Amino acid sequence: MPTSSTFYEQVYELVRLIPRGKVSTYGIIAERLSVRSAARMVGWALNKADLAKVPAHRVVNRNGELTGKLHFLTPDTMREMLETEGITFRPDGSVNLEQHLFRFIRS
DNA sequence: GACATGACGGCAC
DNA sequence: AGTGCCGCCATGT
Repeated sequence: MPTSSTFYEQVYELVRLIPRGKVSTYGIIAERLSVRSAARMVGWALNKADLAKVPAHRVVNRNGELTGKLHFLTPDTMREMLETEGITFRPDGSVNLEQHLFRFIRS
C-alpha cells in the first residue's frame, strides 16, 4: 500500500462532496487540502482515481475548461456526463462557473 | 539521485 | 489580452 494514501483519499473525499449539477476546480480543492499552489497534485490524484467511485468529471480548471476530458472513455464522455447532470456550457465549450461552481461549506 | 513530466494556478512581461 | 515562466510535489526513468 502507498506510504500515504491520505492525499488521494482527501482529494476523493472532497470531490465526492460535489453535488450533481455543480463543479469545482483543481485549485480550490488543493487549497482546501492546505496544499496551496499544488493543483497539479489534484489532477494527478484524479488520474489515478476509480471513476466509478469518484465523480472526477465534476472537476474542471479555473476557466471552466474540461482539461481532463481525454482521460475518460471518449473525449466527449466528460461533457456528456455533465450535461446529463444539468450543467450548461458556454459557446466555447467551457462551463459557466458563475452559475455552477460549488462552494465547499467550511466548518 | 538528478531530471522530466503532469487532469493546474498565479504572476510577470 | 495573450504568452510564458515558475512553483507545487508524487512518479517514472
